[in-house]
Amino acid sequence: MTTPQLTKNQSLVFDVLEKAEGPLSAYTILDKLRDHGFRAPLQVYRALEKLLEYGVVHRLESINSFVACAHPGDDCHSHGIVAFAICESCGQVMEFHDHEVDHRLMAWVRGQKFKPAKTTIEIRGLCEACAA
Amino acid sequence: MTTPQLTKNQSLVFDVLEKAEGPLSAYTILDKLRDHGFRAPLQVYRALEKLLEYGVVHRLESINSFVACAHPGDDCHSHGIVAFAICESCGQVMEFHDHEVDHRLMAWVRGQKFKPAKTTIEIRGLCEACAA
DNA sequence: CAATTGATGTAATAACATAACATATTGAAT
DNA sequence: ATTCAATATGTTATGTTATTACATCAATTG
Repeated sequence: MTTPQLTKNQSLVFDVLEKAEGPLSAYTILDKLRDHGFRAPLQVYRALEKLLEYGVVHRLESINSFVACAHPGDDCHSHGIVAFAICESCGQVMEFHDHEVDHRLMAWVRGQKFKPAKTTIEIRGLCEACAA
Repeated sequence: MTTPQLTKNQSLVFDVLEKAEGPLSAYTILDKLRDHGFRAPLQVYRALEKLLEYGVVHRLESINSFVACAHPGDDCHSHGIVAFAICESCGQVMEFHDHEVDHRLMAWVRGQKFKPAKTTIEIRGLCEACAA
């Protein structure tokens, strides 16, 4: 999918995520956008919904947060499954794509006649700096 | 880890999960246990915390729910990473263990000098029956 | 210009999770 | 058996995350 022109709210939310050091919760985004006229969670959630659809933002299910995709200009949907390593201390997130992992997971679900829609791989732990 | 004798509340919560067709939210469990004296969410969350620790229950991060481990009598912690296929229509959950997937994910994080603590792999989609 | 579509604004509420504090139970050491 | 510590439990309140419902606005198009 090619990313269409972002609307005002979508741009505001995306900019906040891009400038952030790590993932942010929807309510943290809301707070950062109060000066720009945001008043309600839905303004954030609606923008996020589109940004997720366009593949420029990821949702981290295990920490209820959102992060800008690490591949600027790229369409993340074309990379297959994305795995995330999330530092529980500093919040830093690393992205990873591995075709063999994709392949094995998809081979398994195919064997089960299961139709996959969305796959989440999230590894929580400590990054190099925080583990030291 | 060997599973110790469960306490009263832990047993009640575990029994509810075992008898359930699929994953349940903490509040659904609470409702099912009101007749047994449960009044507050914390009673459920505290029992779940222990059951997760013992490896007899899994938390499904992407749907904020909990499910009894599919390997009765077994200690799930010894199987390495568990992958789940979750049917978004009927709620049915399948468990899967694959050493190659583990290995590749762990090789990657090791290369990043990242210290993994807990890994989540969840595939949402439609099971065979629901996809038909 | 009406009609449709997509975006936005606002209030209320639902759903998920934890903090703080009190009490009770259990089990080991004396 | 009694004391002590550790664990489990009960209760209230609150914090956090997400959605429903409804109204309005703006751009596009027939």
